[in-house]
Amino acid sequence: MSPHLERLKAAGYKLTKARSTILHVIEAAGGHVTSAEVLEKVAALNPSIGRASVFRTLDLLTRLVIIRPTYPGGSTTPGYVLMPGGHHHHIICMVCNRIIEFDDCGLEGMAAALEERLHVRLEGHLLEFYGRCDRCRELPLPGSEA
Amino acid sequence: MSPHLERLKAAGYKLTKARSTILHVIEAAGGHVTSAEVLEKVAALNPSIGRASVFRTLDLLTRLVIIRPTYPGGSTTPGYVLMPGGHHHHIICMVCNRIIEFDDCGLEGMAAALEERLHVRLEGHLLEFYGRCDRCRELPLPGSEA
DNA sequence: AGCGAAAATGAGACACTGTATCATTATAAG
DNA sequence: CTTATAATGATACAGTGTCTCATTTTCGCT
Repeated sequence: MSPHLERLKAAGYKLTKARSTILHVIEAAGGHVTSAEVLEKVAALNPSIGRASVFRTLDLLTRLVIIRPTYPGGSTTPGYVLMPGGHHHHIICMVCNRIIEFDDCGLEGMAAALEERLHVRLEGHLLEFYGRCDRCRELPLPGSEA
Repeated sequence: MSPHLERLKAAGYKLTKARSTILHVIEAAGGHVTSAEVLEKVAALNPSIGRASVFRTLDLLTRLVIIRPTYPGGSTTPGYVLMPGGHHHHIICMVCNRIIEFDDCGLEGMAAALEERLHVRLEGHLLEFYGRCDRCRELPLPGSEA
């Protein structure tokens, strides 16, 4: 069983067909999906799962910091990223919308310092850099020509 | 004139009534707004500005890394944060959805290292921590009781 | 195993956010 | 002032995400 499903159970939620299917779809996609992709692939795997459950589950996974919504491009449909261990880091190319993931380090120290200074309890973080990837770095920003 | 408007002009975009009104609304709100709030406040200031222009401008400001969409709560309407200097850092309380901003440091070094290692050009970043604020740290996550 | 309380589901109607089109207007350069 | 061109506003539209509620499923307990 996926460790994410175990976290669901540990948090007191029931393990259902819908939830395991949805989580499987996200994991099979490599951790980067849009809600539209999840809807489509879940329907392909099991047409009896309703839309409402998909959105409810995305909400639930977000609250548990198992996934987190992010915006590849402008104000369109959000994407979701898996946050293994509660954190994730990537670069979004603002020209071609490609996502480049990278491993990170130093933020655990920053998190601990913030917890102490601000008296908060932190469970995860998402770090996004915006820029232009190696293939697009010489091109103008999209919209500059518009 | 707001430095953000100057950046628009420097990037080759025209300075229009709609754009300056929308940017003014975001700045007056302290840098944290939802699209619904922008629509409402812009309509109050100048009813002749159409919805389409508001969304178009939010897209444009996002591409220029002047603002950046983020999700305070679950998968509902996105919020937008002003990114002064192209970067922003905050903590989102997952119980009460309060946003706690904090100043940051070390990431410029990480950005420079990534630019060299991955041959990318970075223009901004957003760092979000998820957790529970000082007022909510003893409470369960929302939905745990559901 | 089987029972039962309670959570979770699926169906479908609904509200709303965001998009596309296109004629009209405003910007800014010369 | 003139003119090319970007940007606008209105409207209709598409799609995402929400809500309700009867029905089903999970899972602790015996």
